[in-house]
Amino acid sequence: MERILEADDGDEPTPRGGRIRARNKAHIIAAAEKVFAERGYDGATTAEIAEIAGLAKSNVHYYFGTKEAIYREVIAGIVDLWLRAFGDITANDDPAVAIPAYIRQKLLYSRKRPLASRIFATEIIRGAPILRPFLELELHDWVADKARVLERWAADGKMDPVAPHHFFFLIWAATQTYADFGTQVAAVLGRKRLKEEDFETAIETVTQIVMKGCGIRR
Amino acid sequence: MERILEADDGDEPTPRGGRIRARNKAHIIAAAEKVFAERGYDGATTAEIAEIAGLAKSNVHYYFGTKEAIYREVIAGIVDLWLRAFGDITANDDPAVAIPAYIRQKLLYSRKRPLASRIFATEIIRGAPILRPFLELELHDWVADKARVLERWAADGKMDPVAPHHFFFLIWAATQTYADFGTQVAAVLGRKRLKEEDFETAIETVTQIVMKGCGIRR
DNA sequence: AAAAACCCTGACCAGTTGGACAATTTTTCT
DNA sequence: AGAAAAATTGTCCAACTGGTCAGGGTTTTT
Repeated sequence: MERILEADDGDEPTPRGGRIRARNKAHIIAAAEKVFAERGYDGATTAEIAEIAGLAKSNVHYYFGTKEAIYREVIAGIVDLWLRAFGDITANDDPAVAIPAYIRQKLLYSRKRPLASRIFATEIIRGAPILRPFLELELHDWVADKARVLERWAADGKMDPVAPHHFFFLIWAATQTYADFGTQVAAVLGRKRLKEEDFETAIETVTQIVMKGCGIRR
Repeated sequence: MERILEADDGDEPTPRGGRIRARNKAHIIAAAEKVFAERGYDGATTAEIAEIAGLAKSNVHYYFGTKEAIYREVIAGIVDLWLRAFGDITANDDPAVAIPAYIRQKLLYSRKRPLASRIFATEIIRGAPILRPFLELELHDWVADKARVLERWAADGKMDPVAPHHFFFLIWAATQTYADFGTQVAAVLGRKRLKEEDFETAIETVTQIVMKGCGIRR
């Protein structure tokens, strides 16, 4: 993973230490996440990132050589989160427990980290120039693995047979939409911002439809 | 609708005629759709739009004063399509017919007009600077109306009671994902591009889960 | 045919952006 | 303390971008 996404290590021959370094890099990444999410890759400027991070623009370039390097690190962080944030799903699990848990986690992630979700979305809409390897390797294999789990569950009569890949596409879409399309969801609901209860209703509705729709007895 | 989205008519005091004008504007819009979808609003350049349209950059500015004017017209076209492309849903319809038809139309739209879908998506992720009025007025009312239809169906025992807004969020998300996240879907399926059959499977899966999940007897 | 309306483009420009760099200050290490 | 390493910043710049404009060409109308 790291090998694929991390900016070429050549950038940083000796991993310099330093409290300051860690703190500033973190500020820059946090600021960049905000700016990239709001303005997109091309719309983001290093000047704005610097300003939000509370640093001079030149200082940002001291830590990250290029704008793309910042972007790559933001993306790497998002992928990292993605890979570790969601509990695993195995054939031994009971789908009546594992699937609702997965949906809930995904939706709470949309609530807690909407910026990350949006950056992920725009990256893929752009044609995934940076994320392509991740999609074709890690994610592809992850889904292939889970597909086997779903088939097992279906064979054991624990759920209906469902095209497993598309099952995940539906869950991802239905949960991420609350981050990526938060503006639209809020406007349609007649709210300024989404509330806690909106997410609760979302969790209930998505869970209900998916569970019953796949014949998983709760 | 037009009133809200169309670029201010002041741009074009006398709607000039001309075969050439119509043809060139169409070329520009088509080119712009491609460029905006691939590069986002900020990433798009009028130079690239001109090149793809086969015109000189200055000529593009002759027809559209500003880049934003081009963008607005692209967006207006998308909204227009959105409003007229999908058959209506009324309380008199049978959900067993109307819902699958709606899902199918939405998914075929993702297949036929992925660029439009992606521009719509990035516009909303950006915070919908242009589309906000549409979301808060037309779309809000449209959903409010359909919410009443779903409640009617539920009262008549034709389907389970489901939070109607979230029902639509799920369908929109699950269908648009095949356009917006086409790259991801293809990568996970191990394909280069999505095939006809992928869309067929998607239609089946989404329809199956939604219908059964909402207790609509087919 | 000639005027009027419309179409086209090269040259140009002012503003912005990512990034380089040398000089200086601050922190860390010995 | 003093040297070495790391951090910081103002200044500068080349490349690019959206947009203007004057002049010339083409089509349509009368």
